[in-house]
Amino acid sequence: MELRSDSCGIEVALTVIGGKWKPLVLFHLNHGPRRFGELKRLVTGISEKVLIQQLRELADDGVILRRDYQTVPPKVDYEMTPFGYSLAQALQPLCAWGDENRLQIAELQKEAQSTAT
Amino acid sequence: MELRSDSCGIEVALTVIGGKWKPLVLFHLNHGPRRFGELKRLVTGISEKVLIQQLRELADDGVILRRDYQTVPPKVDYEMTPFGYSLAQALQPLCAWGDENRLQIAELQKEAQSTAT
DNA sequence: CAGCATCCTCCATGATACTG
DNA sequence: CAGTATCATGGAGGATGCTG
Repeated sequence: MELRSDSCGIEVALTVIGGKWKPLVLFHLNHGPRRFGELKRLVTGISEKVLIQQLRELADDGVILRRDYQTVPPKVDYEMTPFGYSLAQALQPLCAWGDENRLQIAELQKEAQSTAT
Repeated sequence: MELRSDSCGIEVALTVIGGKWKPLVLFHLNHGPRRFGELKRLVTGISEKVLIQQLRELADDGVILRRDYQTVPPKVDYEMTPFGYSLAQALQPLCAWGDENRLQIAELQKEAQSTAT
């Protein structure tokens, strides 16, 4: 996504959390550091490639920290940075909104889908 | 996007505001009702098709209201619903976060891009 | 003016197999 | 265990022309 100087900061935020799985990853890392394998299990349905991809992007954006233990067998874990936590904070209300309206939204989108037929 | 019962409500919210231009549209409608043509001008770069698409989806999700004046020539405008305003409220902190960190994020993503080369 | 129809492009996501 | 490398794909997004 292209960053523009105009308009609302939401777009900026979306360049960071816009990936399909990123909110999930953030959600899980918000509970503490996680190893790669853990995340793979926690974020059910994601492929390894995409998980790595999203983790890299999050790390590049300074939201999470990748720690490589340089051991054999490999051990790597990911942890939120303070910057990441500030993002998580900003995300709280939206998260709450989503939780509150989950059912209604699911309902509406189901209708829209059937109408679209 | 698929709605799942687990995880954070952010995903739910993203099914509503996840479109490439939706935050922009919301941003502009947050200032008051806008006619189709106005939005087309305000959201620079968007094609008519996509604008209509996103407006429809937002309307289907109950976030905005489409009002057709049934006149010739056609006049239609769009307005946020109370539900939409509640979403806008929840979006505020994220918006602020984005604004605060806009420069830093732009910087980081530029680096990542050049590194990727 | 507002919107629909058609066609097309591209990229995020995905599936699979291999490696240090 | 934690990746990389390839190849495939689907659907969001885009360009253009037409209509009531």
